[in-house]
Amino acid sequence: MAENNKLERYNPAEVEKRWQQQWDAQRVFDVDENSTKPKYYLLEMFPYPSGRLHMGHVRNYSIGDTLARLKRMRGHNVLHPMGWDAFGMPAENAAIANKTHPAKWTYENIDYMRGQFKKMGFSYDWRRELATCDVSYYRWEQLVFVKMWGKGLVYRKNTTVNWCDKCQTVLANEQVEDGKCWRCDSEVQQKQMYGYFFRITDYAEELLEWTHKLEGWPERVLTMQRNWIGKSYGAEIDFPIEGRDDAIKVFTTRADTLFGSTFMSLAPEHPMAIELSTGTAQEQAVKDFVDRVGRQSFADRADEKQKEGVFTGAYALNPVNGKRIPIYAANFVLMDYGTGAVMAVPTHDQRDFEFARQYGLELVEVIVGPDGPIGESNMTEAYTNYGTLVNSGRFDGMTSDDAKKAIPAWLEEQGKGKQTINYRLRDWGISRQRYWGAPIPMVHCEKCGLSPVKPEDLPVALPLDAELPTTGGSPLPLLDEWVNTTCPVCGGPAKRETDTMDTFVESSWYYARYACPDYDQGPLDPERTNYWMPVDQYVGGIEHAVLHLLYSRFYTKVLRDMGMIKADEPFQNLLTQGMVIKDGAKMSKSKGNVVDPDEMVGRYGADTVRLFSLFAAPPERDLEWSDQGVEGAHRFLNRLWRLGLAVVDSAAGVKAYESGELSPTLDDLHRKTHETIKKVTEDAERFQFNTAIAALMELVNQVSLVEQDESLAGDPQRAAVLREAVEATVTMLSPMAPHITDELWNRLGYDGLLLEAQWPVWDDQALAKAEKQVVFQINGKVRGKAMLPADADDETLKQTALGDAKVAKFIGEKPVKKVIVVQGKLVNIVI
RNA sequence: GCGAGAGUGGCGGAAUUGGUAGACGCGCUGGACUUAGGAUCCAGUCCUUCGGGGUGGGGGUUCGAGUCCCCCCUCUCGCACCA
Repeated sequence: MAENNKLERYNPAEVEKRWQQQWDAQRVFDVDENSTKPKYYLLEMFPYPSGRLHMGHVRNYSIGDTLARLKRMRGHNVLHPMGWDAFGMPAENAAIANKTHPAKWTYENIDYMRGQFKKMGFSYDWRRELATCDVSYYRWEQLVFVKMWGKGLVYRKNTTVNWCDKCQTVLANEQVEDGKCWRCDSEVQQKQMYGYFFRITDYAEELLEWTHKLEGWPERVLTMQRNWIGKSYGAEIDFPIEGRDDAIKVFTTRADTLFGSTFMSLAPEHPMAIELSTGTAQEQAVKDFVDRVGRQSFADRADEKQKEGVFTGAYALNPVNGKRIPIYAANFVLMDYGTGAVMAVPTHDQRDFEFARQYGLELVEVIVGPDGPIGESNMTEAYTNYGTLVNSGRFDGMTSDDAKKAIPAWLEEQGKGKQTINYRLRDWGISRQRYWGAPIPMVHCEKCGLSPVKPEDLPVALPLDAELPTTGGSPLPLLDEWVNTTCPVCGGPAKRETDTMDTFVESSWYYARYACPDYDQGPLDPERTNYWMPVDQYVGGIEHAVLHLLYSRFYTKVLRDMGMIKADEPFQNLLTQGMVIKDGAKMSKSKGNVVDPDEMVGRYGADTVRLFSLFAAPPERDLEWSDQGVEGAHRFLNRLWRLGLAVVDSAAGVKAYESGELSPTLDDLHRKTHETIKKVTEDAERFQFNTAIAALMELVNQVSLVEQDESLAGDPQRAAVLREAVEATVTMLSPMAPHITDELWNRLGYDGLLLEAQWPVWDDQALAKAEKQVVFQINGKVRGKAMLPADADDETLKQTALGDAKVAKFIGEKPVKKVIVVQGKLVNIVI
């Protein structure tokens, strides 16, 4: 339709601001538990308040917000909260660099980012906002810590830990990636230190079991967690040490090869390595070796392809045949796994084979495959397959499978070993030698030792008047006034623990606290928590597959076992969204390919940015940022705006189409409207926002054609059908682009907000077509098409196909062998 | 090495149970309107010798394969001396 009078231009800045104020004023995002609707808890991983949002955040939260709004429109009582993962290193670094305080820096960032969230139009219940650095939050974490101490779920030990020198702190195993610090990427070293540990290994079995029940999680994440937990079935076997009363315990998954064990290998950190060599000629050699290997970083040691070791001077006795075997310390044995000692079977383990060849150690073949014995001297590599036992005394002739049970059972009768299960998972080291974290509520007393702070004396508030040393360390040990306290047991002088907790502890339970952020009687208000938990849909990055997502699962189970929560698992369904990339690489300052959300929102408005980030790729996949693609999304909204206003104009006072005869063009649009409702509804349920948006674009394209069709000028149903189409479009687009749609909805004559409107329902009758296109194939290739009545029977379809001119041309003189008819779709003629 | 996932136009990506490959968008080409347009609207846009041929390569199942099966190649991610 010609634009005779100037239509008002789409001005996102003005429209978006106005509607954000409306939503705020009407408090439409507030929710409580008093609802008859089914509850739905939608949560996105909360951000670290780094300063400003990046595109990855925008994508994550746009996906989440679309789901939250959609679920609400579809009749759920939706909890959708936001908060801040506010403790952590960057605040300390920034504070030193800017000569400010981490608290000031953090809270200023929070204020700025909250503003950015509001400008995006995200539907958060801001009454529930929390920041983990608030005492009102971490005080409850300290209480849980003290209770965990009471239950033996926390302990302190002196052990080898991962140390990041740049961050000046210890890291958990999960926080070391490829031998490097997960935050700053610098090489991680091994260091002997005291630290607190959460006994996550107590829950290894349950954590593993539930990975088979979390049907709403991506298989990828579950597999990663299973591998991380690393359950393996095997045996623990005691090897007595020659000339001593004690024994060295080994773990093996191949007890069937026990008779072939001709030496033993210890991890360099194994306490026996030094002890056994003391006083022997090997003493100095072992010390040198342990010292040298021990100083190598994780990564360096893993890179070491060369098997290397040193004889300790001592011998062990193979418990099954009394064979005297030398004990070595070896660089490839991990103290972390099993018992730190390995029964070496060079014939059937490749590492042991290489080691044996290097040091001239004995080989005894005890497993024979279908091709018969290889012969020790012929072996060029270890035979690691299962087979039949030989040279194994009473077990000769047994299969590996049977022997793996029979040998440990036999050992157990004699008290020399047993079948066992080993996990790769280690306890979670939560001590951080940092300032900006929740203080660990423990006290050191010279008389009484280590005691937890009494619950009634909590919280142990982090002193905020600290000045950060420029060296990068924690100021806490220097704060005498804070450190000096009294012993909770004897009342005498004592010192506070100066380690703080890993920030992953805070993020391990924030989701539950959102149910009751104001509760002051304990960590969680049982009633509200159990109403909302578990989270129905969690949305976040894959990078937390074994960090946050494993810790949270553990912590939920701990809280459950303390009676604080009923849920077994925190997150029912998990959506892991892909990264935002530009020019083929993840956006980063160093690559110079960063797109700033503020700038984009300033230029195009939040609706455009949201729409593009949903349209450009399905959620789980990486999204390639494209400035031209953003333009495209913006064009679409402009188009919708113009058509919307045109319909507002021409269909004022007209109701959306309900019934009555329609001319063919209008009937097509009416049908398209209902097809689109069906498609968008189904796609959105499956999180396929990209195709949902594509469907809406198609509908808008068709509206545009009808709107311009002058032959319909006098059609009495024109306005009603156009209104129906535009209303459906606006309603269904509103979860993705909430501002422009509320504005158009309002101009279409509705007072309320789309968030509170009814999601459209498609009419199956409207979908029915009188005629359907049927495809004619010959040998599977399309040779013709025709419009036929939708209810035409198979025989009619067949005859029409055979009668088709093009089809006849292709058949020619050849005999028709077979005809396949698919109702209402195609006819395939085989010749 | 082990495990998981993915290979479709110039690009991002569609194709829900095997049934018209390339929806939608970007880009590009042409046109309309216009003083002008990087606004808007319309048309076209996989290749083609016009017979056909096309979803990383090769084989198979089927009336019919992007989709199912087997082999191979490439890429991404995770784990990586786990005894």
